[in-house]
Amino acid sequence: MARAASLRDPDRTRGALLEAAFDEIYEQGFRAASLDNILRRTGVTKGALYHHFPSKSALGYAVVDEIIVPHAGEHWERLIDCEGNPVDALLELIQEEVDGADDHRVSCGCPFNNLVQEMAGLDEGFRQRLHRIQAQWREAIAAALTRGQNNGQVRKDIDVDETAAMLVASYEGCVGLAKCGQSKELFDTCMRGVANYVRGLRPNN
Amino acid sequence: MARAASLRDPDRTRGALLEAAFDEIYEQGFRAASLDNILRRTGVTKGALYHHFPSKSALGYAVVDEIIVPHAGEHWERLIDCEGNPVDALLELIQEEVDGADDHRVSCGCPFNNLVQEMAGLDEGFRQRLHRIQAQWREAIAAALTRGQNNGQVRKDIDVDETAAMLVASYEGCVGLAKCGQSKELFDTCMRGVANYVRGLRPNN
DNA sequence: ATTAACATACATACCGGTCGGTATGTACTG
DNA sequence: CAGTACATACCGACCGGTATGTATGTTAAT
Repeated sequence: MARAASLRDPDRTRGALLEAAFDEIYEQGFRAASLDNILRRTGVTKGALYHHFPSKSALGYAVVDEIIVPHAGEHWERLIDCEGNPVDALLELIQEEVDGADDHRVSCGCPFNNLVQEMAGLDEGFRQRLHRIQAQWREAIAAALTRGQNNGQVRKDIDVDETAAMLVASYEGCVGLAKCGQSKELFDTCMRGVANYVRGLRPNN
Repeated sequence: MARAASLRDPDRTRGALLEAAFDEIYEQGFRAASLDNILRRTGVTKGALYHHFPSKSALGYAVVDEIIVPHAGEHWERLIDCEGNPVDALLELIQEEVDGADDHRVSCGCPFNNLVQEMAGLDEGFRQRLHRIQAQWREAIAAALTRGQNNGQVRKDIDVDETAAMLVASYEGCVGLAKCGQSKELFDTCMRGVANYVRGLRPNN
């Protein structure tokens, strides 16, 4: 039961730390993220932080587990639940990403992908968590495509796993291009390319 | 004129610093790259380093200008010079990347893309240099595709800029997926997806 | 003999993490 | 109900280590 804020509210403190840590990591990367900055953002002290998390790594892992994973899950769960044409569902998802991308997003990129690029080669704890997210994305897309193939909504000559991997890669790549160009327009152009690729998954055509 | 090593060989010293800096930055990222490590790798002293480069940033910029740019240029220059079918040229380029990818590459990713992800949102000096590389890639591909359209080797209903952006994004994304999964197999699968996308650029079909 | 090319020692700042201590809430007990 | 005992939550100074960058001395080449 979530109580209102009292002088002592450990859940709230912990939650505030997670959110501030997410922001700091998003903007600075994990290794450059400063615990002092996170404390400054929250008004929490170092003692409190180390009461809730045994180390900086543990804080980072918790950010992945409790913020990034649930957020990523929202997307692929919708893709799984969707009962309509998976091509349409993918196009909708793409359109939402385009519409939802603001300057901050263009400048900072994808929180998930940022962590992958920075930490996957260096830290197994991060790598395994992030790999799981990525795999679930691919599996959700592949499953949707397979369903589409069985329903005659998707070309039967494509390899669904290959296509799913390609789609995830393209999306992350688009975010990267946009970050490099600091350009929403470039992001839109690139995402139009992805959308056309998705449209090409329809049969006959 | 490259002289043999004498006791004093500033060009050689400078070159060694650049190469070691590239390796260190490739493996650790720019901000986590340690000057002391670079000095250890080369046997050069701090005074010598700061004789050749006024700051860590300047060293990083020089790595981009003098190592990454020329290396990137090799690829797109070949794409421009190529007089055959641009689709075939792209497929060749893709195959070479697949063949040339070893464990170290899978683990560390693409040096260019790593820098983009880390620095593009934080440092204009890096961002502009990297954006220039990326733009030249896209321009080279777009030009090749336009030529292909005029020669009837490429579908006329595609937007070449959009497709070029999509291709660069997909490639960088593939490297990212592979890094996240620490899996050459995933890289190959993903790149097969890119190759099939490229094959889809051929007319009629 | 100048000056470029180094070497060495140091300055300064920030990092993650620790530690002794305090304040607050809770549960048991007489 | 009062009082004690304990656990949880939190505080903030401090530590060792490492980072970039600097100041100054020394050596080799033209």
